[in-house]
Amino acid sequence: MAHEDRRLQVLRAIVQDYVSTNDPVGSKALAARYDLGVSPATIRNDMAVLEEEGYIAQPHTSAGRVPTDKGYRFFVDRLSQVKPLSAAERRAIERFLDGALDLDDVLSRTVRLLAQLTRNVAVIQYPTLSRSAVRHLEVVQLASNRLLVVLITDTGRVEQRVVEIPPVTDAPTGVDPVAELRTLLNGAFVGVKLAEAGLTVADLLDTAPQHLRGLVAAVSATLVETLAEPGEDRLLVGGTANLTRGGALDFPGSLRPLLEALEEQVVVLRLMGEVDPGHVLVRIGEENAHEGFTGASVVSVGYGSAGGTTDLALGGLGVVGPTRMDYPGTMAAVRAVARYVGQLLAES
Amino acid sequence: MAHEDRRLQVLRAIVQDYVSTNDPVGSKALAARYDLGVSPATIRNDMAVLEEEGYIAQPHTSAGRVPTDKGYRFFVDRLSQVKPLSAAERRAIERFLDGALDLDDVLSRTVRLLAQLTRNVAVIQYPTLSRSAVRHLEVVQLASNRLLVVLITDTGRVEQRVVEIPPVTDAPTGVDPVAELRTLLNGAFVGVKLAEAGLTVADLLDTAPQHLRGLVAAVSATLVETLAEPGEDRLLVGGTANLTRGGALDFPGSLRPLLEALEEQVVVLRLMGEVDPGHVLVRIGEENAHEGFTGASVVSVGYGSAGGTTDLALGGLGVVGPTRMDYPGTMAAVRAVARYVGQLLAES
DNA sequence: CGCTGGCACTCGGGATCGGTGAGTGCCAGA
DNA sequence: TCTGGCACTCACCGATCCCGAGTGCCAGCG
Repeated sequence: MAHEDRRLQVLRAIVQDYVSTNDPVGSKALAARYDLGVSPATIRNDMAVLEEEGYIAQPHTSAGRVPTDKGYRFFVDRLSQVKPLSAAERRAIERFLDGALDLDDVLSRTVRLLAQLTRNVAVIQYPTLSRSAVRHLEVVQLASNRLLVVLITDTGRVEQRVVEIPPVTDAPTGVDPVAELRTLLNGAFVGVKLAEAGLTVADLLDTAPQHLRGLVAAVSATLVETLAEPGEDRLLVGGTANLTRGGALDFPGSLRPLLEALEEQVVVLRLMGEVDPGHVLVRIGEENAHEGFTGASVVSVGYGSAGGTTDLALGGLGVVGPTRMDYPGTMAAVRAVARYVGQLLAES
Repeated sequence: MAHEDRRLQVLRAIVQDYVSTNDPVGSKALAARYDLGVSPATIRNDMAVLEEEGYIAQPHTSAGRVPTDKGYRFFVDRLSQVKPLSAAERRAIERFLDGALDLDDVLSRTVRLLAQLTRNVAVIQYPTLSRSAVRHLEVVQLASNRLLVVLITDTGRVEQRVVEIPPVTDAPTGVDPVAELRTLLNGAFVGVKLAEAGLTVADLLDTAPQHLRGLVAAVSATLVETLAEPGEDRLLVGGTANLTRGGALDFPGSLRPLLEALEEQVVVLRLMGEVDPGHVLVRIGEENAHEGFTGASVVSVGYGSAGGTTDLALGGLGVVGPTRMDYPGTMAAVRAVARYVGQLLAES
């Protein structure tokens, strides 16, 4: 019915106005700025209903209305239309990301780019090891009983570990067991998804020449450990200075808990949640269920399947900002950047 | 003379009191808390002289005195005695840093540790490439015209680059030119300080077998480029949440410029200045000569020469905080952590 | 000669207090 | 069902006042 419909127009207008002005918005201002075709009095009635239903609230009696988390949620789900990126923005993305040298570089540029585009804090997760494949395994002998093992994935991520090895006793003379090991490992692992590395390890332990089994066992053990490490999901954060935009207005308590959470990688990883490529996830205020994230929203998406198919993501990236944020714009930026990063990683 | 001497006691007391209470300190409070053996009236006279000389200032007429940058400088240079770390702190350092897996891990733990010990922002620079030596060079063929070159230094730093190579035409049949290249490069470079890599490159270009020269040239060029990159000095920052301690009291303007500077790696690198191992450098307020660092001090030191000799540092680490900071404690923490990190990197 | 207690003075910060105006809810009429 | 009108409510702002910490100066004392 037309009645209900207008009420939603009003809600949308409130969100838009509040996001852009950061002032509680009153009925008169709404009537003046948004062509709703009715008088302030009518709008007041609608607002009363919206407040009743929990979509907006008054900071105090004689002030205008402010969207609640529920209001933003409704706006994001039902009222916002996708806002395409401007040509300038598209160009910025390309200019910023092209010419990156290696993975670290790609990720740190991405984070800076996203922070700049959205004027908020940006966050990106390193490509998950277990969903990457082995590009190369390198073995360097540090001492008679210590090897340095370097794992390079197809996404360009590099991990290194020092491995204690048992002495090699029964090696055929004249060959370097480390060189043998290197060849063996690369033969077995290159191209293998790390999630399936367990199988390969088992295979290898059976088929490896007797005198190398000790080495293979030691190296494999470290490899599997590395994959299992809970902290292996590293994170890059940028644009924290943007938290101070709008003075202390946006984050009422203080920036403290937010800054702390951003340094506590685990927290952020949990907040980004299960990210799918192509599907932008928005968590608003209390939905984040983390003290200190009251007043903050997280917009995240997975990157890494160039096709935008339903593959699992290599990792997530996203933006953290005040609930009072430009959702359509942020979502568009996040989506576009993720797509571009996915391409970059796929082709490198 | 005893006169002059007491005045310095007063200055010291003012600094200590102000650092611990964050309130401008008055003559009465000083007399009560510090056993100076004279009455408030006398202290007032001394304070008048100190103010005259520019060591302290009054925020406004009817308030106590606050140290100026010059006052802090004098305190650091002449009045503070070294404060040894507590046993608990020593233990914390060991507990925190032992068990680090690789270089990234060492650095990120260090930064967290230092932030926690000093309750301020901590900063650490990756070991400078040019002062490291080559531990291993790895070459992987990605495509017929593209190689992945991985450089591993003795400090555990790993850099990778993709190199476009010319086609190899006149290779002897039956051998893999990439394997040859790998052996050649490692033979030539392992153990060489990267600062001297230029010489080795020149040598190699002369002595390498004809059919490999194209490859060697391409790889060497990339190597030299990597070293020359101005941005190669990466930086890790932690503990930014500590900036919000003491509300907005410490950093009058806002956190904004500071947070921005901390993300702008170049700025911080410049602020840390030329770091020597074993010699803690303190820059106070305006001495940093960077807008936004008014009210901030930087305490930095080089790490990486285990012996504490006059060798060049591998990199710098330090702390950024309000000028109103516990200098003796911070300097002790910075020095101790740097020494420990130096050891860790040397033995790995 | 340097230290001390006393004293008048200054001035920032907090508390108090109307006035103002934006914004609301309600109601009667079109 | 919308609209204009009207009484009411408060947050905010500025003015005013008071209080007390802190100062500078001075005369006296050991």
